[in-house]
Amino acid sequence: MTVAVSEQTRERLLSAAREVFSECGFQGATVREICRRAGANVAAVNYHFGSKDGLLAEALHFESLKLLQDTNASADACPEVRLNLFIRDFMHMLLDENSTSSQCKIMARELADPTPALDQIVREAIAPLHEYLANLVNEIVGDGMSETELHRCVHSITGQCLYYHHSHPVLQRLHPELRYDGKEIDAIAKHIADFSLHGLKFFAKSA
Amino acid sequence: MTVAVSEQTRERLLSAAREVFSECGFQGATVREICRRAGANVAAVNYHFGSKDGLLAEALHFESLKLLQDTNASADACPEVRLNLFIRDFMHMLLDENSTSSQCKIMARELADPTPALDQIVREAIAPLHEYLANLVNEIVGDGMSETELHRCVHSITGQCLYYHHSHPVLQRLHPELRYDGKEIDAIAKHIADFSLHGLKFFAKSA
Amino acid sequence: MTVAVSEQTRERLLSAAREVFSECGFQGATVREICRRAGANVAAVNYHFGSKDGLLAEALHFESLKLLQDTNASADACPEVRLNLFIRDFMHMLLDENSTSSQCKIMARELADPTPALDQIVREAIAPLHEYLANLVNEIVGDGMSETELHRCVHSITGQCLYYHHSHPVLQRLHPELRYDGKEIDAIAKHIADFSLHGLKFFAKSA
Amino acid sequence: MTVAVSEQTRERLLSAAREVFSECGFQGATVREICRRAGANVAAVNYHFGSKDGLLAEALHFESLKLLQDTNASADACPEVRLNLFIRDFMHMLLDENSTSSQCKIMARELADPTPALDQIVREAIAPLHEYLANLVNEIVGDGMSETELHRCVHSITGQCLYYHHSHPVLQRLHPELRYDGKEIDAIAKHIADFSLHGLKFFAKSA
DNA sequence: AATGAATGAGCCTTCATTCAT
DNA sequence: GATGAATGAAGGCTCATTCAT
Repeated sequence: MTVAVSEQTRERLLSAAREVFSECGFQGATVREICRRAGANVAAVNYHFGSKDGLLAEALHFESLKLLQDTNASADACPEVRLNLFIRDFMHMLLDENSTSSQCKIMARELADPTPALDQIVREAIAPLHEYLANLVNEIVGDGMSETELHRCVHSITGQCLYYHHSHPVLQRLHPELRYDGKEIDAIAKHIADFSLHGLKFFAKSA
Repeated sequence: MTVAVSEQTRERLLSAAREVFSECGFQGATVREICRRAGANVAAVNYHFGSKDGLLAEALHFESLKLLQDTNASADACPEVRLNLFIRDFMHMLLDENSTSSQCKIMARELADPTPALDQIVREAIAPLHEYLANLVNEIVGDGMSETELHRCVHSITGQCLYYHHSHPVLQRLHPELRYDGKEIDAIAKHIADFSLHGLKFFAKSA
Repeated sequence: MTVAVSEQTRERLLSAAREVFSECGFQGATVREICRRAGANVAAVNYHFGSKDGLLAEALHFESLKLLQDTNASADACPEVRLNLFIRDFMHMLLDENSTSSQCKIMARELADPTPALDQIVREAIAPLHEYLANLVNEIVGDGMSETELHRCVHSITGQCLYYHHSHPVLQRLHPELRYDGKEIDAIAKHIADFSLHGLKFFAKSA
Repeated sequence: MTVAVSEQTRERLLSAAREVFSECGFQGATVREICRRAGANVAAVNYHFGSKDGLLAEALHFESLKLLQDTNASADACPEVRLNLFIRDFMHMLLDENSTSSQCKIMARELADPTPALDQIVREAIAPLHEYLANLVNEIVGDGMSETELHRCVHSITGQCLYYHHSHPVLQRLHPELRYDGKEIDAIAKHIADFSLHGLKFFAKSA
């Protein structure tokens, strides 16, 4: 199964774009840097994607959220365990610097610094994630919850997770000893899961 | 009490800067736009603040965190109530569009997109806030908690709060009916407080 | 022998830069004026040379000092004759307005108003020139001279030559009838050579 | 004899201007820096002198060349001695960093980097100096010299002297051990005088 | 199909100058 | 009379984009 040379350049550009976008944000990223990393010409972005915006739209387009595939693997476990697993996977993708997948990082970036492609990414990536979590919370808490409260619970979980990612520069200054190695990430994930599961109990009781 | 002419321009510039910085981020904000809104010349920023960086530093410089003054007023209440009050005040400053003080908004911006002024803002604004919360959590949970766990609990609370601010554009798309009016903000604050107080119980129990 | 398109623009920019730099000095020269004369866009300088400084460095970079090649041609003549020839060639490059090479002019500019590129130009252009003259003087005077005196003699010669170039505006006002045509330049060169050869005699005698 | 406050400011401005102009050249000097050193308001220059050009014109206006007053004191010595003295005084004013008088320095600056005030400075400062030297040379050489040759001899002397001033940055790189202390300046002056007096002999003989 | 060269709008900043007091 | 505040033109530079090949 041969792949056209142009197809290879496209893929290298997309990969480089995801990298740079997740590092620098959309505004901070430059077409030149992306092309440099992709080993392509400066004009390549506009040639292949029409514009920087076009490249972003394409770079944000994920066939399916790898995160959900992973966690769906454990679909038969109880919801509490699945929440634990989800948070652990999410945090690893978010914080592990060696993580090859920049899907979650670029998604988190988009949250904090929206781009023209926000509609798309909400639709394709964030909404499914939110929905997955909402189902999980529903299973844990029981059906007696209002839609609004359900959403807020999901936000409470998501907010905790993203905080470690997007406030990393702040946390580094606040706690200079902090390092995001595998063990630390696991511990953080465990904390968030514990904190959240007990937080959810309040809503379960009140239902 | 007369105010020097230059003082007026300075203030207009600072106000416009906080507005634009919180809307567009530091990189996205342009000196021209800030001066336009302040009704001043392009050179005014450099005259009064030396540079765009200097303006940011000044714009981020808060005499004292108004937020903490407010909540300190209720120093004699029990810690649970004080956490409720703190979160409510924090969320109002963060979300209320009519809030004259954009302190928290620009601070949240800074979290997501660090600038050279980050050291200053962490020192002057975020660290005191974190410390205040840490003390509160400590009172609620009891002393049996490790420093690390204490910090993580604070992060869980802060993360939930900030999420509603910095992910506003996403939440709007996710839940188009969402409006941040006074009642909604109160409800969100209440949710975060309830969720967090129950989350904290896990750590109290384990202590 | 075809030349790349970009090579042409580069050369036009370098040529224009040498022109403007030698007319206005480094500070006085503007990138816009250089680009205007080169028929190029304002951004061309930064594209081809990275910065105004980079353009200067390139403009000052001489493959080899043409001046020394010329005078080396007469290597078998006696040192007095070679000094005459050197000064004549030097003065022509310095003063002849029709000289296509502005190497010496821009070099003389750099003397009077140093830029970050001064180190380079001293190394590449001035030091070899100084050394060439020092050898010549040594041959003329004999070996009995101290290094310091040798240098001073070279400076006496160089100083006389450069004076006519860099003080041209002054000399024009002092002697309005002065014109730097070929004959006048020859006469000046002859004067400097005569003056210097007799000046050197003092040091030969004292050796 | 009381002096108006405004007169004092004027003088401080002129003094600061001479300092800065001689250090940075006309283009490189900024009105702000001059006013800062003079302890005056930014607007003071324009208030007192109309413009930066006006300040320059005034700053270059010397009641009389102090240099010539000094050397005229020895009017009864033989011309060779007077040339020695003149060169020594000139070099000290040109090179001694502690010299309070910036007359010669600013004059040398003007040679290398002409300003709109060049006409004036040539008329008031350079022409008298040139004439003084021409008379001296005439006395030394005898009357048989053409005007043109006479001028060239003066240029040979002046050129040697100025070289050490305006090429200082180059000489420092060429001979890193070079320092312009009192002894060195005396030695340089002696060299130039010796070199020149012997150079002049050629023209005396040919007359 | 793909690239190196070139573009022009826009950025922050500096500066001599002017204005209102 | 003298100043701090304010101005606008111009500077070097960056960037996404387009053009000619």
